[in-house]
Parts: sequence; structure tokens; C-alpha cells
Amino acid sequence: MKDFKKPEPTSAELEVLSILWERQPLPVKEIHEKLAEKKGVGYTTTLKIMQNMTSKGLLKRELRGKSHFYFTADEKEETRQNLLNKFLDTAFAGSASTLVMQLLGNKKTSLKELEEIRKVIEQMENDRQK
Amino acid sequence: MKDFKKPEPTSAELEVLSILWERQPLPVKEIHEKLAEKKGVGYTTTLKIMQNMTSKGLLKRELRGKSHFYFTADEKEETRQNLLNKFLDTAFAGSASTLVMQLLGNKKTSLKELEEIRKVIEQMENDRQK
DNA sequence: AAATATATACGAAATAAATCGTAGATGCAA
DNA sequence: TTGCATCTACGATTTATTTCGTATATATTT
Repeated sequence: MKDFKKPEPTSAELEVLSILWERQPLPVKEIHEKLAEKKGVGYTTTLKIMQNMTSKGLLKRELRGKSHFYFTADEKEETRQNLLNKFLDTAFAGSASTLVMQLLGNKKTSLKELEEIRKVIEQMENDRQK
Repeated sequence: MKDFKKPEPTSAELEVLSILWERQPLPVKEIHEKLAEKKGVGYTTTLKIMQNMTSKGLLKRELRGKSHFYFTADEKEETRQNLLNKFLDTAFAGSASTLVMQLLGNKKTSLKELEEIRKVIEQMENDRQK
């Protein structure tokens, strides 16, 4: 039940995390249903992944009635920051502006999002100024 | 030597790509030296990874003298876009603005980068307008 | 020419990740 | 109380990834 340094979530594990980031805690059953929408996978596979994640310290759980309800062990923001830092370094040589350019060049980013992002930037610039 | 759909690069493969994105083409020897700076790994390990990547269609190579010089099969931007799209979806539920907020909340993003990013945003907004 | 250095190819071992089958526990319903 | 449904635990298999040893070829040096 641990004693290691917390590992990066694997690809399958990240899918579980992202489901939990929407709503927590959840029983295996519900996680599995959402996971199965995407890829047809057996119930015990989902269960095993969540048990593994619990051993690794990525998830915690609590017994409610006869089933376990799982929740993330770390804050969403903290985990995302770690993932993002690593991604930034390996895929974009650490350049945030290059990443943003690539992100916004994507047709899928709506004008509405652009607007939102611009506000964030202005906010940041003000905060840093003083 | 292929016939598959091009797979996502694995973690070790992405490290190779990021080295090549800096300068191309390069012989195994140089890739290996840069790789070995980070993690102590044998020469044949690096070689094998690059041979695998070539089979998968991620790299191409050309014989120069007695050694092979490797280069990426796809455009840096295209590969990055694919990686970014997937990352955005799995780690940030597809929300570009959430990702940018997280990115800029990071202390490591300098004011200079913020400025640069703001310009990019304005540029994008103008382009979309008309 | 023999020894040394530099490369590649190939295959296999070691490790990690993902998947699932089967068994056992518990509760509920007939 | 028997049988069905729901969950969990455990172990095994499969597949993917990473790593490296050994063999071989070709130059280069002595």
C-alpha cells in the first residue's frame, strides 16, 4: 500500500482521473460505465486499474454500504500542473508561448475561448505588474 | 517497414523527437549523447528506439558515409498538434482556456512570455474577426 | 595484416501496462 | 435457504515498452 514516490499516471489512469475530476467520489460501477462508453473494456479491468491507482497513492477510497467510492488523492490543479510541466518540457521544449500559439492555431479553439483566454492574460499581466 | 496507422510516440520516442526538432538530421551517436545526458542508457538502446521509430514511420533516415542520419517523418507542428489535442482532451477536458490558466498560473512563465502570448492572442482575434 | 574503432542488425530479456477469468463474500429476493 | 445479483480480491495472460548483449561489417590505425 505504497512507500514509493508518487508515479505519473499512465494513459488509462489519466482517463480515470479525468472522470473523477468531473464528479467525486464515484463507485467503480459508474467509472466503468463512463470508461466503457469510450472503449469496450471489462468491468474487472476498470476495477483493477483503480485498485492499482489506490496502491500507487493516486486514489483513495471509502466504503459506503457494500461498495467502494473512489476519489482522487491529490488536487486536480496540482496533478494538472505536474502533467502540464512535463508535457511543456518534452513536447514544446519548455516554451509556453509556442504551446499557446499551437493551441490557438487549432481551428477548434472558438472565438469565445479566445476571448476568455485574453482576459486571463490581462489579469495575469496586471497581477505581475505591481 | 510499416503498413499500420501511425502510432503516438511513446515517452522515450518523444525525447528523441524533441532532440531532432532542435536540429536535423542527426546520426545515432549524437542523439545518444544528448539522451545520455539525461538518463544513463546504452548506445544500442538508443539505436533500437530509433530503428523502431523508423519502422513505425515516425522517423526516416539517409545513409551518409558509413552512418545513418535520422530525421522526423512529419512536421513538428503536425505532431505537436496531435499531442496537444490529445493532452487537452484527457488532462483538461478539452478546455483550452483552463489549460492556459493553469499554464500561466505557473510561476515559471515569465513576464516576457506573457507579453508574447498576449500578442499571439490579439493576432488571433483579429484574424478571426473578418 | 592484425588490432582497434565505429556502425548496424537482430534477438532476447526485463519491465511496465492493460486486460480479463475465476473465486469468494455479502446482501437480497423468491 | 437457496439462488441471483453485486462487488472485491487475486492471479494470470497478453501486449507494449525499454533495455541491452552479441554478432557482423567496414573502416582506420599501427
